Amino acid sequence: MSRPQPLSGFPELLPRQRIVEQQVVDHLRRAFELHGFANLQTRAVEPMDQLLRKGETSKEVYVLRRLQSDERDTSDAELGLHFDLTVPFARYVLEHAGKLNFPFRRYQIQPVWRGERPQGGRYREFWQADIDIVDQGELPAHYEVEVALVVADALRGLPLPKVTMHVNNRKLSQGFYQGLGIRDTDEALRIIDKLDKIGPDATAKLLIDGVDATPEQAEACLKLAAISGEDASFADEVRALGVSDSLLEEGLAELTAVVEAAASAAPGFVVADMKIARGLDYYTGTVYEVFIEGEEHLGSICSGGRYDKLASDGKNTYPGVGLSIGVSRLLVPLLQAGRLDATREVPTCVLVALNHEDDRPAANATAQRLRARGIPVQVSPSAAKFGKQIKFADKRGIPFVLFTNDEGDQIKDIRSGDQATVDLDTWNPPAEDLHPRITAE
RNA sequence: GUGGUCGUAGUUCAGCUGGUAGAACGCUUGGUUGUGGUCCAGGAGGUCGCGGGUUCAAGUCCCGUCGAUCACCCCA
Repeated sequence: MSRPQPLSGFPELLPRQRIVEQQVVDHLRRAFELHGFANLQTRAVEPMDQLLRKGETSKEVYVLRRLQSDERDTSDAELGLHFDLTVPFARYVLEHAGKLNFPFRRYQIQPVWRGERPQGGRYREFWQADIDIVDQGELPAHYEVEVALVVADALRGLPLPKVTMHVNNRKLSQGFYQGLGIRDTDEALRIIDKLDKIGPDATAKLLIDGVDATPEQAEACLKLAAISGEDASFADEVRALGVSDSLLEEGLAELTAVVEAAASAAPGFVVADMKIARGLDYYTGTVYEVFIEGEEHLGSICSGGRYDKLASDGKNTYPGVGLSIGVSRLLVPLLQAGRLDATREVPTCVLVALNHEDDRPAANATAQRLRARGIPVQVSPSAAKFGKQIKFADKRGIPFVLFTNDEGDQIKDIRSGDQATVDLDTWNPPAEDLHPRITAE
């Protein structure tokens, strides 16, 4: 009982890992803003009826309770921590609709909480980076293309393993099932979503038992789910299955648009994949899931879709489309495996060495001269032997140590050992050393 | 919530069929009288997750508990 133990599902990073996370988040933020998304923060808690509407009863919501609350005090009893950023956003849009301009696009990067059993890549507290575009009444389909491209843009340029976005359209699948004569297309979709896990035979059996499909219908559903492709030719394969339905045609057109746009804007990133279904039942059109190549067992590191009825006050509906990047799921496993790291564990670029404790005021002034030009500097903790002061910098990855002696101000690059007299008002570190950088494997 | 595995120094681990704890790395001191990284010599650091039981004796066996981890469920 001496040292506190970690809490499963609540990952905490070391400073050098946090540097990586921070830079990734900065990168995402810049990318979202380049596409015109405004930032938003919503409170951590939502009323339980907001969190649980749409029948999301299976969500493991953390409920808020005051420790000293008395049995009869129910004032906080109806609050829970949000488990994603989409539901709070829908609530926010309804609440502030009068002050927002539509179509409205926003990004949100915040922690969310789910009371599920944690394991690799699954946490009880984790960060999501979420983008959504909502409109009033009708949402043009081109936004379903746009959000995919924004995510492609945001993930590109990060030193990550190859990631691929798998896209489907619920209208396509459900239209197909409907055209086949299957009644409960929602349930059929949920069953198809399990295909990868339980295999085709078990899936067929579930379809026959669960939605009264005939063996032939189940077979057709599996054939559809098997179709995938990086270009519009997937649509021909679907049509070749011989099912005709207007909803199916709508879905085919929309999915084709996404795939074609992505193929030219971000080649190799998007693949049409008819077995993507998404368990969440509020999705109504395009659905997206992004996987890390070779790390598919982690599940999707970014997913979302179009939702037409999530935000509705009865009079007005605000259809939207959005994607959430699971920042923690994306980074924590890679950090723990050492596949991502930072060049140093502190922002400090230069350590000012001390000759004597009495020199501290002068050293502070020296440091301040460099800081004034944007160079992160700290002064040595003590006037220990120079070897120790260099070691202090080395252990933290600080690349430069500044000595002041008879020669003047000298900067030592402790990686190469090179030391040279410099002019403090003009000296600059190489651009790549000014701030810590992310290194991959 | 259900099931499997695991829990020994800061870290990674060893400890055979029970005989009151070890290595490597890290940390620290010195060799190196103010410029580190190599090398050498020393040093510190563990109520073996916690509680109970069996035994002359438990890190080792049994039970419980807590924690971690994997699979299921579900999802970012």
